Amino acid sequence: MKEIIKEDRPFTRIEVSGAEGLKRTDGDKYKHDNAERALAREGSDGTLSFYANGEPGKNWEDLCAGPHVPSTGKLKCFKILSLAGAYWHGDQASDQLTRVYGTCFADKDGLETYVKFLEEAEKRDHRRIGKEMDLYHIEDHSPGMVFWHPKGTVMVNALKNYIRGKIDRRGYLEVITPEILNKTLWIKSGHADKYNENMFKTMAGDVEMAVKPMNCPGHIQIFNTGLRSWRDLPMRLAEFGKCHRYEPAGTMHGLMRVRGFVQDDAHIFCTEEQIASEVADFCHLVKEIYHDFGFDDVKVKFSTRPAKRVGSDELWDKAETSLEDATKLAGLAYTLNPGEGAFYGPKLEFTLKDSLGRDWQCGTIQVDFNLPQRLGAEYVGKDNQKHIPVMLHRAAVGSIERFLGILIEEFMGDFPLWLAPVQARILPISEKFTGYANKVKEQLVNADVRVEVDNSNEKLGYKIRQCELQKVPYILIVGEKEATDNLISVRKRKDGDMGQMKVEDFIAKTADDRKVVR
RNA sequence: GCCAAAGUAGCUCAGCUGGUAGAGCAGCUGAUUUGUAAUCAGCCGGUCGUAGGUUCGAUUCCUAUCUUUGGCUCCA
Repeated sequence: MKEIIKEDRPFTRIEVSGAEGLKRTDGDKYKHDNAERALAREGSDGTLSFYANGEPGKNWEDLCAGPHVPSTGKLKCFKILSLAGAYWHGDQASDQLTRVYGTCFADKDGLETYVKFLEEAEKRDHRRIGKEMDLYHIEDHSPGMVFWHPKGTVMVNALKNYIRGKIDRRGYLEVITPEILNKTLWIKSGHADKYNENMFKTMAGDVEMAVKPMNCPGHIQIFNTGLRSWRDLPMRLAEFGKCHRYEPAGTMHGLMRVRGFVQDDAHIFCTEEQIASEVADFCHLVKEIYHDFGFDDVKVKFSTRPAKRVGSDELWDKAETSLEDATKLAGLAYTLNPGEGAFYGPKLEFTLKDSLGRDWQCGTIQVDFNLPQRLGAEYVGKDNQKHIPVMLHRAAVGSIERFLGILIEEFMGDFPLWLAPVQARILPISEKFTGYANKVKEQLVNADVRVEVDNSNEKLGYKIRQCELQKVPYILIVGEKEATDNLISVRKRKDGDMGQMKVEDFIAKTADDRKVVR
């Protein structure tokens, strides 16, 4: 490549008729295929273009729509990034070729900036930070499933409690349902038919069971335990439900794509008239939650009926129409995603953009006229007749695992105080002050501050360095002066020394930032 | 699932063409008793992913398998 760049060869465009172009690509099945695709494409004028890398007929030429830079000399700043297999035109049934990934910039600065960006992304990698901060691990005994360590568990619980705070005041009722259910239920729901290869199976004696991939059938079972009236609707059953899905090997990625995960799930049983307002309310909830974490760039996709589905076309028409009406009520702009809906209903998908500009699909709401019917959900209406409720499946952050992965990368481990696994660490100047340090700790623990004491036989500078590397938000230093006057010296991460204060003052000062439910 | 690469101490990595392994950090012990981003010394630590095979001998070569990484496909 360097030689060709040095020669500064011009790129020359050659335009030929379709027939001649096809002839030129003879002998190369991929080029020939591409030429045929180009001719078949909408807007094709029946000609094909080729570019010669230098002199036509002498140097390398290739089928390409263009445009190109004028000559090879313009391409000085390039870098080969990686090597990977890729399917021909993204089709799994087709051949697989080796693709070389590279990038090219107009100047050296541009390339350097980009390479720095890649390094920055690597520093944020939640798998790396998760290990450094001792949050979780994944091991060979259970690929794609997370072992949450004590510090990670603190974060999981903080996130759950935050979400509880959000949904409690919106009338959701939290439930807990079994993780393993008899296969007969999955046959009735349609999962055994449409979703079979993605479910973990297990036996209870000689009875076939399946580990739940979704929480919906379980919630319908709760709904079905009583005779429901129209007055009970909308009934919003929420669950931090642990689901398992047998994802193909090779698709797993840290916390972002796993086989076992907890959804912030809920199912809203309602009447057709209530769909629009319930969907609209959920849309507000999603935006509010994302906003709390600083994600304000949210995109919405509207996914319609897939090929593999249950239910009649009439029900799908009704479901898609009512979801569309709901987006109007919510004033929601969306892009259409045809054929990508769930097998039981159309859905809205909420995608947020992180600080590196990457998109993450988290929230979803789905309108379902099918499962309640299949699993026999009913309520008595104002007309004293039995009706089948509509079910709205919804999750705001989606999977707790994935959302925490996103947050780890977004904050680079530097979490808001309420989410931080350790909120403060007490550093005694020397072993002489461990007694006082423990006394301070007790006071803080009683005030629900997550705090530890560093009793190691190290100098203060070393201990502070450890705190900074582990992103501990507050450092509380205690020595001679503090022990005598019953004080602590507070150092805030990033901000530095905040001076001495009473423990009670520290508790009061941080109370607001420590509040989980907001 | 597909293509490619990788798997060595808790972590990050080294180990030439086959002769059973090293470093830094972490951990432990001792000295030091420390005032806002690394005090010094010593010690411990590995079935070289797993299972077969070739060989007098395998971390090294071969086969299978599991897992991970980068992509592809998929993600109800």
